[in-house]
Amino acid sequence: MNYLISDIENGIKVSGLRDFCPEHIFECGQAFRWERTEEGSYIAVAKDKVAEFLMKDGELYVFNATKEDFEEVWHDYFNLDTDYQEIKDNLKKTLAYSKNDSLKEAIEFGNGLRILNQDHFEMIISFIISANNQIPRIKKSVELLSQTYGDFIGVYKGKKYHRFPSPAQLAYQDPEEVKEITRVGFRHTRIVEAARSYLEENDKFENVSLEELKNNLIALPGVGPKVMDCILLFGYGIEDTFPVDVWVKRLMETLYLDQPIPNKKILEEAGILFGDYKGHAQQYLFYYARENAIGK
DNA sequence: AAACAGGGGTTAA
DNA sequence: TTAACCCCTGTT
Repeated sequence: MNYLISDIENGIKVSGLRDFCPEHIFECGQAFRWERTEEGSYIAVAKDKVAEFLMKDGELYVFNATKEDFEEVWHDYFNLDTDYQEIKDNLKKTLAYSKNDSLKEAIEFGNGLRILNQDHFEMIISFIISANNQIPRIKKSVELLSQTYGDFIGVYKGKKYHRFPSPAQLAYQDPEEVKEITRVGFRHTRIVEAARSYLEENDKFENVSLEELKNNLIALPGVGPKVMDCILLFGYGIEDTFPVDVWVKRLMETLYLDQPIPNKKILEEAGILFGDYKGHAQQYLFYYARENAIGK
């Protein structure tokens, strides 16, 4: 995507962005290291950077960031080389799109939503924490984990920020201590063991075929089908995957199948309905269904 | 004020 | 297939 960066006080202004809405990007359930401010901007952490994002009059204001930060970190984080016009055009050709207006409405509702390109290890640990859990609590645990074990980044607006812990920073912690500090509950041994596996058997998780990656991810403690699909979609950029949580199950039953269906069958149906871009369809629909309490 | 219900994937039985 | 895992929030 072509855009123009100009300097402003304490940051930059990015002009010419298309399909970019911070609210939809952060609130849609794919990321945990962000907070909404009173002004409706979003402060987010990625790698060793903290920045504040505000969309105003079609331009993106990024505070606490330089042009170099944007080009080196945020461009990739937001997947700015991905053309969402093309993705939306492809979704319009699907069976689901012609079946009823739900996908059309979901895309309009979530317009400007982008699937992020987040760190592999951070996604593995974050989505293990997400199991049987809720977003505010997941965010709290991820924050405590970072504060306690991650490298200090700096202070922004009076708050201290830390990187997400590295595999080595997590792998040899006492699980009981992790539990006490981070409020992850019964997931404490899972995250420490997963960190150790990722560290000691790193070649199982990087530069391997998709088939092998899936086998190795699902073998990690705390990683089942849903968590694996989230890691693949939000970390590894696999668009052809379809995480089924309670909301997706409900919306599939309510909007497309008209009856209760086991999860395994939902995956088959999703392939038929949404084709190769099912990850994007899932994200638009999940956000739309959750914000509008569809199926509840 | 204290008790209780609701929410939510994976795992071991 | 089903119960247990844990913590936070909101309601009674």
